[in-house]
Amino acid sequence: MLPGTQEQEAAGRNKGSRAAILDAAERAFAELGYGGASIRAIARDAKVNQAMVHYYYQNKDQLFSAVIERRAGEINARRDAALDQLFQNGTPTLETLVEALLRPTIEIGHDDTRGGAAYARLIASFNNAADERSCRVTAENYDPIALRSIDAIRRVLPDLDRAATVRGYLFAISVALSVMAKTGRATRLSDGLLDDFDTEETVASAVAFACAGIRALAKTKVNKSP
Amino acid sequence: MLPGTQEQEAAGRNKGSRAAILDAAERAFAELGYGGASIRAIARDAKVNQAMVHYYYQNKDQLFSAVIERRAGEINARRDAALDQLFQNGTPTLETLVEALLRPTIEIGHDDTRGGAAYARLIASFNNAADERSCRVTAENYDPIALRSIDAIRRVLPDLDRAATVRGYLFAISVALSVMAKTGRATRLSDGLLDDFDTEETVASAVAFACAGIRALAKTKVNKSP
DNA sequence: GTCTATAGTTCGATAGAC
DNA sequence: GTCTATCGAACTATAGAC
Repeated sequence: MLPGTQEQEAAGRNKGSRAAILDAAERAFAELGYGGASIRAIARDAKVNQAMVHYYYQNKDQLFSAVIERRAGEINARRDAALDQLFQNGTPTLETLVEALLRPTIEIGHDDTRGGAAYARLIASFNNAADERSCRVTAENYDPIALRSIDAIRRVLPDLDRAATVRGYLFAISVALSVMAKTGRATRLSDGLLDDFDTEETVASAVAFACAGIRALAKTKVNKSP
Repeated sequence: MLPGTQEQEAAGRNKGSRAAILDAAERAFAELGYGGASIRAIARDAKVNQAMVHYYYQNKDQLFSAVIERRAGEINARRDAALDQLFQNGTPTLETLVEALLRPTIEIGHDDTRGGAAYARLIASFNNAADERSCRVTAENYDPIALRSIDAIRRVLPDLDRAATVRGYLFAISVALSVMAKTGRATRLSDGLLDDFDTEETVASAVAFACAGIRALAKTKVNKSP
């Protein structure tokens, strides 16, 4: 009976260790990449014995998946709730919808009190990665909410065909991810005029940019060449 | 006298080995990340002795830098030439300018005859990375052309203040990078309506999206909150 | 659940012959 | 420039005592 594949242990006695391992792994994967992170260093950082990491998460690959699943669950729950609420009172504007999709993503990345910044760096770097593990994890954790979001955009903008909506959604997400990982580049290139840590400005800019971009795709051919 | 820090050796006899190492390293870093790639495997793939990698590039970090510099030099040369030409005959449209900036990036990623696809995956994944090495390499290789591009956008759209232009440029680049690494996600989410490998469609979509987004930033406050 | 100990690999880097 | 040989360190994962 392996705890990693079962529901949480009854009393929740060692929830601290499990979570501490995930926190440390999140930081390590974000900072060093999958290959650069080591279970030894993660265990040391989490202040648990190295063997405990294998006891809870079996191996490095499953530990990585667990790190992603925890945060993706939270982001997707917030997005789902926002979508449900938005369409209760008729059809929202594109701006309202896109903000509902992007804000949870950006906010988690900017909320360092719960360690979200490390996850932000992590997801921002593996979103565009093409290796097998990154693609698998993205598909498993983010494809369902992506499809639901794409449907929602189509209901708001019926003129957009399905192909253009998918492109628009993927572009919007990549815009949001670019402000999620606070690399300091915006501040550097703007001589301090911009602030990577200003959540409200980054959300407003990303939403404005993405909405205009999505609308523009209606006028462009977005389809396979023959 | 270390060959890695000097100009190419006179006769160019072993240019094959040097380039083969870079090609193999590019593939390895793209596929496995910096930490996951190993010099041993790179040497094997390049069909050279492991010690030769150290002889030419000293260590893993400098090998990584060399991989980026080679491609960045090519992309930036094409972008520079395009910028020079564009402004020779007055002021271009925003669409022309943005296409000149994004097309070299996207095309190199789609041109697999010269191994550009591996570099595409590599740059797409480390662009948003916040670790020290990624930031250093990005700043060294891409900040100069970024500043020049930002100035060019401002000349085309004088209404845009500097902060908004920097945001717009960074968003546009992240849009381009999202279609550079062909992860197959667009095809999957669109049930085959979209094709990650269709260079002309991806360029047209990215340019249309980015131009509309940049223009929209003129109407939004893009500045640090007080 | 927690720990020690260790098997079995693989790694980056260098020394030194040719 | 090219190669062999190797050092020293780090790694994942497991076995087994408590």
